[in-house]
Amino acid sequence: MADSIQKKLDQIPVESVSDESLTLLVGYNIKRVSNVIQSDLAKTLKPLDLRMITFTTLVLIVDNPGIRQSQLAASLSIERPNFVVIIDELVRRGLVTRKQDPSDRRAYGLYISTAGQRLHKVAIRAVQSHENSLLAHLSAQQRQQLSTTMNLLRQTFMTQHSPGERS
Amino acid sequence: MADSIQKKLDQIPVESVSDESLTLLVGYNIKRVSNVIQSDLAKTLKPLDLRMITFTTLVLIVDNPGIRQSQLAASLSIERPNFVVIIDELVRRGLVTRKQDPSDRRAYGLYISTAGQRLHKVAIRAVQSHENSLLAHLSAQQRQQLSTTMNLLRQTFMTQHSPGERS
DNA sequence: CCATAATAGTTATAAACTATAATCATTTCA
DNA sequence: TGAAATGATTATAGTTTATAACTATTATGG
Repeated sequence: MADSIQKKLDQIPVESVSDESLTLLVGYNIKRVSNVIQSDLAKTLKPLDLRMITFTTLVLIVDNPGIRQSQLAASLSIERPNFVVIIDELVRRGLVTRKQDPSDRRAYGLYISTAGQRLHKVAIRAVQSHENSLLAHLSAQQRQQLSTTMNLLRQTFMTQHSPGERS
Repeated sequence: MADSIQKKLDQIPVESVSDESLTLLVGYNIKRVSNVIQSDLAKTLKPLDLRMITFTTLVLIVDNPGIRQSQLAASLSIERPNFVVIIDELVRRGLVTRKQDPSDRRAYGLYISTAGQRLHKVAIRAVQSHENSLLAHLSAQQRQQLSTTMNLLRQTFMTQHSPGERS
């Protein structure tokens, strides 16, 4: 019986790749799953001319009107310099406005525009329906577990290596 | 009582950013968690002069001696052209050897060297101990669930959007 | 009060990662 | 045998991420 299994394995010369060693690593699995999701999500957002970063930026501006660029950049774990061009784009497209803070003339508060609100609404719906189809193969319990575990991990990590989660 | 809570909230003007909307999105959570893990893993591998991609390449070559570049690239979801320089590096460092396949002179089989085996051993240990400390805050059951769910998602995705999981 | 440090936003730039087209040699197959 | 397909490569461009340095403004401690 173990023989027949070995026989089968031998019949597959190098055709199928054994990646069990990597499958055992949670970090690797999460990365692969994350990549697939991001790629899929990107396709969902593309018709709206949004990327992950512009989408999440819109969401946080809607939920935090008047927020400053640096706060937003920190929340999204993106370097401030790289975030400038993101905001530039959203402002240029009339989705977001920069208003100078009267109490601190260095800073700008970010606000959503009417067009931005419309796009936000559509995008949220698209992403949510995307998530549903993505997790269609999971039971309600599994989804709950996944969500809980991810949030727990994030909480744990955030308190440890707060800034600069990339590199 | 609700008053005192509101009072506290009011004392934090724009200091704390509300990102509940994003926290509700599993895709976003996974991405954030994945980013933290990759960044942390990178730090673990850096002393060995390995990156995630060179580490995973080493592992798969050890587990699949004689594997071809194109198979390996497909397994790791990296474009073949981008993979050439990875293998170049590993060969240059004496960790991996390319042997021409006698049955197909276009192809090379990839093999680990003695130095490669040594590094592989050390790296596997480092990554595993990294994973343990990473998941220290999860119960055994939670770890099991996490692993199971990730594998399930990966299985599901792979059969759907097999190639080109990025973009 | 003023010099110094710190902060918000920005510019410039480089490194790393990812994607695509095209080429060469070789193999497969009608 | 000729055309199509495959393995590896080169060249190249786009995207993302990181870092240093600058301007303007605000905060702080002597």
